[in-house]
Amino acid sequence: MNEKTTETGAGRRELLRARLIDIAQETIAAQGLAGLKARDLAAAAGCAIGAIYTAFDDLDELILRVNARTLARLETALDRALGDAEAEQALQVMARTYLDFARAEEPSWRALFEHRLPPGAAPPQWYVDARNRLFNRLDAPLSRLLPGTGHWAREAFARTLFSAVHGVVALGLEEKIAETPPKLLDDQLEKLVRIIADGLMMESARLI
Amino acid sequence: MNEKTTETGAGRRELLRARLIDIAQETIAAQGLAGLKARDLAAAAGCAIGAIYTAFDDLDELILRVNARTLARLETALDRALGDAEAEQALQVMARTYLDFARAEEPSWRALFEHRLPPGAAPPQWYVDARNRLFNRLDAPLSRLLPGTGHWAREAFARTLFSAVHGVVALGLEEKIAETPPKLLDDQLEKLVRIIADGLMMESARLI
DNA sequence: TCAAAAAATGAACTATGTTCACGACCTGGT
DNA sequence: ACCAGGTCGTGAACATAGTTCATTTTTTGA
Repeated sequence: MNEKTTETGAGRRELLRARLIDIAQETIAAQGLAGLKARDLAAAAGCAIGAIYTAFDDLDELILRVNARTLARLETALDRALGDAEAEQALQVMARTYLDFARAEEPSWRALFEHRLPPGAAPPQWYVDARNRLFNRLDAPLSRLLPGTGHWAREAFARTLFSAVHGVVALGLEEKIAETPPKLLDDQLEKLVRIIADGLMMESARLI
Repeated sequence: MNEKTTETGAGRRELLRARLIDIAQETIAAQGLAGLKARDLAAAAGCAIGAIYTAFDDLDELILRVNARTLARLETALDRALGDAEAEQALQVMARTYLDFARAEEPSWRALFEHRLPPGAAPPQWYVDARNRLFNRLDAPLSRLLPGTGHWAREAFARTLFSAVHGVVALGLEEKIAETPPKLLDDQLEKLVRIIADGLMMESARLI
């Protein structure tokens, strides 16, 4: 009984789904979102084009699955980095980890932001949840830096902070001509976060 | 001599170019980058599909022309806002103007960042220049805020600052589910810039 | 006035996501 | 063991893109 090679039954469909996500993930990691083609995907998975559409509604859903995995890896990287970090260094560590992740997995990371749903389509709940989990990672460190701040305000500012760091990383890695030199980008991000941390301290001091 | 309606000679080609850019600009402003289709464009311009390719190398070139105009409008908005602003408010004014512009011309503004050249292709020099002009707008205000900073450092930080503001605006207007409430986004951007300005003051104070 | 050069034309080509009629296959009941 | 019914996979065909190119039309310059 070689149930390993010739799986049958309800698991068959799930197996195809997993295989397609795996291949799509590799393709996006290697060639970016634009490198993902339905026909190539089918060929690599050894199935017909139409089979993709029995496993997924469309390529968008498949891309969201790949993006969810990328988000999960990013979360893991942030958690690991934050695990062994001083509280006052948490912001620096997070920003730097984000930059490192973007560099290490640039095409996959880019796919998170390049991908657009067709106009009017709402992303599925499971994807929204994955995104929110990422923002929530920033909440704990921020609460140690900003005690006495309400949940609402902290959550909003966590998002703002993430957005600012993301902007610096995104435009810094954009290579429309000459990408920002790595060392310069490192320094600029570190400087920005330091300045923000200083500004936050002043903000707190004013309230005392 | 109705040279107005039936222009002939060397200007004819230039006329078609201008018409196509105008129509593409309107299309992108109304329906975003994804709404720009070669066939619709030709129909609206009253020419054959092939004529587009006698006026431009490809649609990418046309899009870059439209984007250059958007950059120019953004520059104008920044200049006007900075014209009547106190030096110490320059950063706030710029950030707010950028947010207002993005809101007022969201599809056009989005096209600036959504558009991707085919891999390996370098953007033409005239487009690079247009982009750099934008960053240079931030240099003058920054030099008043950070006297004694070298040209290099100021230019680099201007870019970083722009990137941070852009990140907050870009992710704030992203409406993958529920766009950030306008008032909240206003406040968050104002808060971030205030914190950065405070942090910059501390930075300066340390050096004295 | 006309021949050569330039531009415009639009059908055709390529590439891509998606659908669908058909056939193969699995499942459960007998 | 076998069959009926449903599910799944197939790949040709469809829809929609950008782009090309042989042909036709227009413009130019002598």
